[in-house]
Amino acid sequence: MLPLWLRVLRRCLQHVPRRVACRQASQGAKADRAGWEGNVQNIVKWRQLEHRGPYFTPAYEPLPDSVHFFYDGKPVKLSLAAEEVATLYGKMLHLECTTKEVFRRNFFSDWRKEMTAEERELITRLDKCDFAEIHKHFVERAEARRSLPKEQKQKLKEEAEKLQQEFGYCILDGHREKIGNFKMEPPGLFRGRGEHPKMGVLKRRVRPEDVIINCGRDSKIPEPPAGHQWKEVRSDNTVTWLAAWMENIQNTFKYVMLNPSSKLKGEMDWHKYEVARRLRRVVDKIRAQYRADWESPETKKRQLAVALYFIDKLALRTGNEKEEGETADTVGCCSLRVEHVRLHEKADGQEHIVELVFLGKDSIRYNNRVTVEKLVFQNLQHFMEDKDPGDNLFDALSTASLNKHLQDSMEGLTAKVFRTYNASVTLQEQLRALTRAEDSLTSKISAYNRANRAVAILCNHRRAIPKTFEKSMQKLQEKIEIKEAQVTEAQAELERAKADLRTHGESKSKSLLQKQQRLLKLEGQLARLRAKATDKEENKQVALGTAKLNYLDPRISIAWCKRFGVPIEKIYSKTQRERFAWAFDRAGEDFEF
DNA sequence: CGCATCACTTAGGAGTTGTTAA
DNA sequence: TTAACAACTCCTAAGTGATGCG
Repeated sequence: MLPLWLRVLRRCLQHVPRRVACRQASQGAKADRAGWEGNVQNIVKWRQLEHRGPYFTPAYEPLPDSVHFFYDGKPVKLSLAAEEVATLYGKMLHLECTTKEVFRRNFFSDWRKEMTAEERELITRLDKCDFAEIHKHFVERAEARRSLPKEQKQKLKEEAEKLQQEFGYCILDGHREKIGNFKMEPPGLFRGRGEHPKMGVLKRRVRPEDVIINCGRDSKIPEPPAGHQWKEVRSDNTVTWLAAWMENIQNTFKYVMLNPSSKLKGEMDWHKYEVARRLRRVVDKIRAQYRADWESPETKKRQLAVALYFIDKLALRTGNEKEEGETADTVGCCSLRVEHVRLHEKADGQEHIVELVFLGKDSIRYNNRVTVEKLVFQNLQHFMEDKDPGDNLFDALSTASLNKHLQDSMEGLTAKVFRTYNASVTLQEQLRALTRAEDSLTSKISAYNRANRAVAILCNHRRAIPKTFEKSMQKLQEKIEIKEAQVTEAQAELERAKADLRTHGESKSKSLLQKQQRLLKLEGQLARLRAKATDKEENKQVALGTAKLNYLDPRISIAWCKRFGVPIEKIYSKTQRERFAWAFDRAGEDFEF
C-alpha cells in the first residue's frame, strides 16, 4: 500500500489534467503538438476512463468419462483440481517443452500440490503417467470445432463478437477505444523461452480478488463476476492500464491495456518516432564524442564509449541486469560477458575483427563478426584482460549511467532510441536505393520487403525455420522447373510460327501474336516464381514483422507508397493500418524521417 | 548509490483464417 | 471441393527505463 501522503498527492494530481487540457486547447496547433510531446511521459494520461473490467476464463470443464488418465498402466480417476492441471499438461504433449527435464520437474512438483493426499501417495513418478487419451481428446475437440457446419461456425463467431463488444471496448476521454487484452490469461503451464528455469511451473487461475481495477472516479465501477469482489478499485490517471494483477511465476504485474489502434497508444507511438527523429540532429555529434572517448584516460568513459558504439553500429539492446536463476541466461550490450566476445587481430584478410556470440532477448542467438576501428579493438583487449570468461566485459558500466550520459546529449534520449533511429534510417535509405519508379508493382513490393529485411537483419529479428520449409521450397523449385520448360516450349513454338510465316505468308499471323503473348505471360510467371523463391530463401530465418511493427516509422512507408503509387494494403494489413492510423495524415509523399 | 518496483514496449511462436492451386 | 500453405492474429513472455526506497 502506498503511504498516505503519496496517495493524497496522486489524488491532487488527478485534478491537474483539466487545467493542462485547457492550456493546450487555448494555444494554437503548434503549441498543441509541442504540448503533447512534452506530455507523453508526463503525469496525466486520461480524464475519463470507463470499462467493463476483464473477461474471466470460464470455470474448468471436467473431462468426459470416456477419457482416461493412466498411472502405471491403470486408469485413475483424478480429483477435479488434479485433473485440471493434468489436462494442461496433456494439451501440450505435442510440444517440445514437455520433453525437457526442467519443464517436467517443475510441472510434476506443482501438479502434486494440487493432488489429494491419496493421489499424491499413488502418483509419484511422471514417467509412469499416461496423458495420451487426454491429449487425443483435445486434438479431436479442436478438429471437431474446425469441421463444424457453417452456421455453427457463424454462431461461434457471433458469440466472440458479442464478447468483444461487451468487454473489448472502453470509453477513454469520450472516445470508444478497443482494449488490447480484455480476456484474462487462462491457467496454464509456464512456457519460458530458451532454458528458462521456471518452465512448466503452474500458472494459476486469476480470480477477481487478485485484480486491481483502474477507472475514472466519475465513471461506473465495473461489476465483478457474481459472488466475487475486486482486490481494489482505484482511479489513477497517471497510468494507462485498466486492470492489473500479480502473476505467480515471477511475481510481477500484468496489465490490461489499450489496443495499439487507440488514440492514446498512437500518440505514444508517434512520440517515440519523434524522439528518434530528434536523434538525427545530434547523432553526428554523439558519434564524434564516443570516438574521441575511446582515448579517454578513464576506463569507465572508454567502456561507455565502446558500449555506445556497439549499440549504435550493431543495434544491440541495452542489456539491463537480470535476476540470476530466475530467468534464462540472456544478455544485451551492458551485460555482455568476456565469454561472449572473441577478438581476431586478423581474419579473412581483414584486421581487427570482433566476434560476438550470445543469447539475446527471447534467447535468440546473436552471432556476428565485424571489423572495428583499431582503438575499439585495443579497448576490448584491455577490458578483457585478467578476467574470467564469466566476468562482465563492461564492468565499470551500468545501463543507468549509460542512459544518464545520453540524457545529457539530448532530452529523452536513451539507448533504445538508437535501435529505432537506425532501423528507420536504414529503411528510408534502402527504399531510396532499391525502388525505381518504372518498376512493376511486384518488384516495388519486393524492394520494400528487401528494405524491411535489411532492418530485421540489423536488429537480429529471427524466427525458427518453418517446419515445412524444405518441403515447400522443393515444391516451389519443381514449379519453377516446369515453368522453365513451358517457357522453352513456348519459345520454340514461336520460332516455328515465325518460320511458318516466312514460308506460308500471312495466313497464321494471328496465332503468331497469340504465341508471343503466351511467351510473355509465361516469362512473367517464371520471373515471379523465381523472385518468390529468392524471397523465401532469404526470409527463412528472418522475422520481418517485429521491425515493421515496432521500429519502422510508418510515415516512411506511407510516404513511399504515395510516391510510388503502391496501395497501402500491399504493405500493411488491416490491423497494421489501424495501429498506424495516427501516421496517415502526418505523412505526405515527401515525408523525410 | 544500488536495488526493487512498476509501467510500458518489444518479441517470437502457436493457432486461426484466408487464399490458392490441384 | 479440398488440402496445402501463407498470412495474419492472438497470446503472453521478456525486454527497457523511470521512479521509489532504504
